[in-house]
Amino acid sequence: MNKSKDFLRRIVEEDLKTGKYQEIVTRFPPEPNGFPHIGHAKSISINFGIAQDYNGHCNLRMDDTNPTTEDTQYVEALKDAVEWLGFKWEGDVRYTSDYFDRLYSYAITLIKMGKAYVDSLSEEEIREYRGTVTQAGKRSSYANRSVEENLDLLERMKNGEFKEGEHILRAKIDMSSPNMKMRDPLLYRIRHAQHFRTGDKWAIYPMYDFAHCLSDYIEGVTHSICTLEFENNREIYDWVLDTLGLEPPRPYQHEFARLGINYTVMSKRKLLELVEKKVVTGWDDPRMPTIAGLRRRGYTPESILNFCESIGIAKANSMVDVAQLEFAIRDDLNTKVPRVMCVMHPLKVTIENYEGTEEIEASYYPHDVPKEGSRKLPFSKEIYIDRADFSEHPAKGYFRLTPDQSVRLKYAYIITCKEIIKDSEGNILEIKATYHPDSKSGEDSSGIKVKSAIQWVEASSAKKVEIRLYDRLFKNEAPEGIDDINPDSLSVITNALIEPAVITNKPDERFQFEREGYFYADPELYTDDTPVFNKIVALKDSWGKKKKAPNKAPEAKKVQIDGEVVPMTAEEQVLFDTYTKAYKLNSEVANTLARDAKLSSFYTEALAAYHSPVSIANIVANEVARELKTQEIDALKFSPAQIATLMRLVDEETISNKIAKGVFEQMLKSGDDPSKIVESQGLIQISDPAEILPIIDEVVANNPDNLAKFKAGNTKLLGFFVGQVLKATGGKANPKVVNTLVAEKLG
RNA sequence: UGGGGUAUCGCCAAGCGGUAAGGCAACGGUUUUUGGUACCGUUAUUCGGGGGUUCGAAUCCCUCUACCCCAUCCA
Repeated sequence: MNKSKDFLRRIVEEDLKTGKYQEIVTRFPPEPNGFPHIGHAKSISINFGIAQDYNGHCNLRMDDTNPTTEDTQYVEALKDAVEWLGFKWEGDVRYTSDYFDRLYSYAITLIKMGKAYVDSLSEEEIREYRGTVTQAGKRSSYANRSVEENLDLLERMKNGEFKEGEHILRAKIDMSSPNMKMRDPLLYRIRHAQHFRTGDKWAIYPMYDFAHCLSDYIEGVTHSICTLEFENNREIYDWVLDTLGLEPPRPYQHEFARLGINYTVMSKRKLLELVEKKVVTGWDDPRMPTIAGLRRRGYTPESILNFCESIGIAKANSMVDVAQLEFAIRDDLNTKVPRVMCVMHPLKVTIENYEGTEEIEASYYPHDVPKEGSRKLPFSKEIYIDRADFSEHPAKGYFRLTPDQSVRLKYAYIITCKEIIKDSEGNILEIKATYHPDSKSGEDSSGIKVKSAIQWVEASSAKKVEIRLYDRLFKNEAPEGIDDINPDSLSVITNALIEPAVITNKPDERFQFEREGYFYADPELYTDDTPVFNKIVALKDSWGKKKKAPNKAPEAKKVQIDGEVVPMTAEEQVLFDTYTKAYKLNSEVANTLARDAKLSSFYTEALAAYHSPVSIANIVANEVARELKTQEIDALKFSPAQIATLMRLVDEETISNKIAKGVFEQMLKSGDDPSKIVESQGLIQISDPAEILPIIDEVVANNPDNLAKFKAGNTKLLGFFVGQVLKATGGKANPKVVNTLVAEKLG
């Protein structure tokens, strides 16, 4: 039961283990400028979930730094969503605007450090000066203003002495940074707007990159978890916190992939468009992927949380299949919800040989749901069944009522069709049937076998209900916008019939309508006089699926075209030639070495200490190359000469290649001499079969299952046995010898 | 185009040099008074492509390709 942890939890565990933090603090930091959707639910589930798992806590913070877009109605929606999902935030709801004073004083500190300045370029100029992704930007001449002038200007900006756009506070970082975000990012802009909390107290508002990291810090957040598009912002996040030299511990940012679900849209802009153009009835339209929509549709908090858990957390952009969400709600409701009978498309059935009335006891739950509860179903000679449950000319495999096939009315009797009443156009109006008195559910002695039991309602007692059937909002898997809307995403059935107990007893708000799906009494529209139910999700329907022709077009495998490789320079070519000709390196290794100045110089030095061109080339082009990717030669703890020594040990077969890699790992950290490591840890390899054989016997004896599999032809398992033997010897056994020995033993 | 990311089954996703987890979907079957549920089984000789290192590579190295993000005084 070793459930694998996601990468965030792994980071958290590591940080706890190393003592980086004593307690984990996360936060869910939405901007209150729209309704939360299921993507927010993922973020909520991650942030609150991690805090919960590691006995920390999670704050709810409104990132309210842009007064022109934000509003208190959204903070209510956000709070509501978190609570509905069942989480409790630590203390009060936080607001970035609570920190405006402190943020302002941090800005002053930055100015005093010479790390921030007031720029007075126009918006267009700022854009121009920023350069492009391929060209460096240039710094504004205002960057030379004195500390005093900057301080004065900022103060006056704050006091509202300037118009919007006249001045702006920027960090002084690097106008030629390859990361566009680092080209003197904007810290504060002038905004003469009413803030929904601070009113007109402020004329300047901090930007995200300045406010977010500091708000995290102020709250003592340890893990600042956000989505992938903020990866480029991480550098500023660190810059602000480091430059200010704040007292540790400080938070670190980690990014995960935002949630995408097919057949819907998730961006605030597109969602807003749906609402504004009245494609949907509002933010809580049951077809919307908003929390409010899902909730109104009938989704439970548990189902959404389960869904979030099931999709995992990773860094690959992905598009989750709606089927996975649908599974989550079915799975949740299956064990919770009463089963009742509702006839969507009523077809009258008159049971000619039945007289009088009776009440039939029926359990709300099937045998496999361990819940108690039942109701009485009225029964008489006039009932309704669903039109789909009768077929005059049935397709093959049809289990329901036909002129030749009897069917059971669930909980009640078996009926047989006697006559079909049609109108002049041939539409079926009514079925005349007979019932089998000795076939009553639970006391059936008729001996009649039927293929299915269908739902029904008694005519005089049934209640008329409105049913709203929802389908996916968009017809495309990856919709662009309103053009892709599914015109049939909503269909309303106004005269469905439901058994009376649902309305009069109200056993629940969510039901399974037998053989149809899960339904929810609409919290806005439902009244006892005009009941309205939303279809949450259909039951799985293997009959409906079977009827549809399978349409599968096999996809052609994509052909991959190789791009062109940059040619070598003259010097590189010379190196390459000596490597391949004089040293007899294979061209791939030679290529790697020749093209990288750091590697070739390292290689040359190592070679001077011990001339074994091929083996040294291999370790330099592989293992050493990995280290040199992230650091310079000078920063390395090991020397070329030590690498040479290491390879001498391998060449002389004192140690195996496998051990060499282990030794190398240690050299990385300690800088110790390889021969010293080998000696002190007794890593000299074991090549004597007499020593190895008993271990092989033991491993084979301990793994009878795998031995059987191997004998059955699973030759991959050879590697398994070799691995086990190596493990048993602490990696010291000579793998080549082990390989041949194991092969002999098993072969 | 410079930088930052990501590629494992139809869709998610584990895996971190030694037997390619799991879930959804799909497909068979058993049980069933829901064509539901539950249960059992099938579904990756292969990890974006190509090379290399290694006894052994999804995992390390090189290289190519595809996709996402960054040039809002949004977050």
